[in-house]
Amino acid sequence: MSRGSVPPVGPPTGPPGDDTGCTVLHVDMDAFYASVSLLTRPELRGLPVIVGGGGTRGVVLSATYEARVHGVHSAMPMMRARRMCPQAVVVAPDHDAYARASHGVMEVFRSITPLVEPISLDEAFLDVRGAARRLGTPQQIGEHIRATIEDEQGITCSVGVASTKFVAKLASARCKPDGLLVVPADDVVAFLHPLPVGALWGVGGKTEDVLRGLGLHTVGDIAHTPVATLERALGPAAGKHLSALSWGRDERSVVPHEPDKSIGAENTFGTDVDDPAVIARELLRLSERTAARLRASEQVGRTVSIKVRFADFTTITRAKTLGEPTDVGRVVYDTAMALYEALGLERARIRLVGVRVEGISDAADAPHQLLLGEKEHGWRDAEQAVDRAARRFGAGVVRPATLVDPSGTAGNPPRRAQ
DNA sequence: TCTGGGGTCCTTTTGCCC
DNA sequence: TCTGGGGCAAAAGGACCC
Repeated sequence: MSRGSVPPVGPPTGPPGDDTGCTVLHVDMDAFYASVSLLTRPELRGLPVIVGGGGTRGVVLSATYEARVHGVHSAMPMMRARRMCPQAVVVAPDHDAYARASHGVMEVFRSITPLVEPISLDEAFLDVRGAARRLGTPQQIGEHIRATIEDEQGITCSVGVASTKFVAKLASARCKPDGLLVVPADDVVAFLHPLPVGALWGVGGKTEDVLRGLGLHTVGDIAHTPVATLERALGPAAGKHLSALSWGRDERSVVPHEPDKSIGAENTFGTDVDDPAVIARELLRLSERTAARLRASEQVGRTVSIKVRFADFTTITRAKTLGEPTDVGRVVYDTAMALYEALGLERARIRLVGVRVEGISDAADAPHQLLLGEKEHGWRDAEQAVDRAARRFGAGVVRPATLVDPSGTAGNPPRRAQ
């Protein structure tokens, strides 16, 4: 834990190690997917375990710390991970279990404060400003959360406590696994400046290269570089942003739920595909899935976009904005198909296709000028009937005929109705 | 070493209207 | 009528995050 020897700028001054004004918590589960998977496989505790897709083209979703010491990390291609750590046990992901565990931890957060901003299944920001009277200092609240989650969910987490989101996030990363770190307001600059530039949120591999080209290696280096230089190298938005972050300035507040901006689905084929019929069938499946999710969330979208990734990994997108927003799978599919056909690809080898709907709004306040007898109306009714059947009998019981595979072998990946 | 799937945000280009 | 340019929205690409 870091300690602040100088009183903070704000109101009441506390003792050293002071969390006064540090009302933002970032809570991050340790090796979440792996930890949850171990709950049902306790015999694997203490062993290197990798969670990842079974296919030939998967990546590592998560790995236990025993596997990480061998260099395995998430997003690494499975093939490579297995080579690095052949003794590791590979387990398939169990998304239902992750969703349940996630729900459990989010409930713990919401019992502390309504100001919870989930970032993903396994991490969230909390603004605990209003919880002090009831639950104590931010640090005490953090320890309470850690104990509760370990107790109720059987997994550990790390908590960063700071005055801004971004410093809280770096703090939780710094004390991982199973730790808690307070960065007092007065210590922020000293905490940040020795860190490598890649630690900053928004600095990935490419930006790191650019910064290295400028001779900038640490956050302190960025802080002492004129904003104009950063803007020239990285663009105005990123330049200003990084400069602010390097001094610990981060105005973003904790916001409970941001509405979705887009909803989509994509699939990487087990092996590259050049058969237009297979592509079309996949676009249909992805369109149906996307539209079903729109309907389930009572939303509609105005723009349909497709993504095509070729065998050499180059990727293109094409988009079309509709006259009025939709949640109808058939409309999404027809648009996606038209976009695909307009590419004029002649048996190109394709690795991935995706469908996405953007410009999302609530179905309730969408302009809805369905005329009687309009073709779309029929599709919408049919799809809503399918939704009802799916709710009663399970997803996949009713599907377009072209997606029903009599042999159970075609399709990519094969999915059986039943 | 051969790269998932879900997203967000930013930048640049393009087409349109006035 | 031609041209320039501002303003805008859509499209396309790319970087990044978990």
